[in-house]
Amino acid sequence: MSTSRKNTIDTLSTGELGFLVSAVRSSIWDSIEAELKPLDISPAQFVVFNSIALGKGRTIGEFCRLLGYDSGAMTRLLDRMEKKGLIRRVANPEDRRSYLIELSDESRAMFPQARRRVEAVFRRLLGGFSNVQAEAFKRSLEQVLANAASMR
Amino acid sequence: MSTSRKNTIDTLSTGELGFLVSAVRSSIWDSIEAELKPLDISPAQFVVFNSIALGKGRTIGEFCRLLGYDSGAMTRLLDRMEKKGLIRRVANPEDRRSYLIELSDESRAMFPQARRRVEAVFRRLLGGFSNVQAEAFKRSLEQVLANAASMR
DNA sequence: TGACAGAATCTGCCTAGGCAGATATAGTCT
DNA sequence: AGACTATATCTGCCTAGGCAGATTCTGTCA
Repeated sequence: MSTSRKNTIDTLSTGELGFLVSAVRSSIWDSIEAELKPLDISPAQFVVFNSIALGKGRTIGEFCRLLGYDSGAMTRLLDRMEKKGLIRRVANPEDRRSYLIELSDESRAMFPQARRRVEAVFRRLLGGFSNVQAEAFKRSLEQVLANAASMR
Repeated sequence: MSTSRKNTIDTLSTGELGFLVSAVRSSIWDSIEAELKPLDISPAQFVVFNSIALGKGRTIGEFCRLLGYDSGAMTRLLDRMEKKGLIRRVANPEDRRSYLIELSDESRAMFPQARRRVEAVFRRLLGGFSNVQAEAFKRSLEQVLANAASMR
């Protein structure tokens, strides 16, 4: 007993966890980018696109809060999407300071395809995971998030 | 049996995995940033600092490859560290195109403290993990990476 | 030696996001 | 209504990283 081999928590604590998580994040991002390239949609744009299409948020401020974006960044992200014709800003009758964000007819028609592509990417990224492993993975990620939140 | 509840793989595939991983990455980053603020070192700078101090890489190009950085970005990251006195560029006698990167005496003396702080952050982020859970978590991250690599 | 492909670093340019401040509108309280 | 605070969005400025091209040096091969 009592070998010199470090346990996994020690290993991950040297910075390996940060490295792994960063690498996973950019792998996910790159995979989605490649998959959506034919549709001319960036990963960031898809996240908003998805949110709008699913009715999760209607105004710019809501998307900022839901997606953890700065309001200036969101303004410009939507500018780019609007220029491409993916979305439009519509006056909000309930609050003249804000806009309601709507999909264009074309982008609404395109959404299912984009969505299927993204789901396919995640399924491939989760290849080899049993449902039990996926559940444990999800809980681990949530646990780290909760620990970080409690540090603040 | 056969309820309408989706399994975890389905849930994660809707984009939840990307969201979680991004959130975890920025939580880690923010925690390290806060912890190293008193030492005036950014998370990105620490990653290089750590690499140099542990002898993992000696030239700019090696750090680029090890850390997945663009060479222009690394040049400027090192510029900032050099301006702060953390590192210096020394002529490489074996290859006059490149520099050897060395820690200054002050930063070498400061390294253990920075390192301890970062390790403490990761230990807190992994609070509540058994070693077995940590091992499974690490393997899941590596599995996703491997899956992404095999898609290219 | 001379030509030349390849590598190491740096620089300029571009994109994207964060932050701070500006503007317009809402909501509240008197 | 008037004053005041809060909120929604936008704009300007800054930082940081990616990419492409320039420069300098290395290694190879004729």
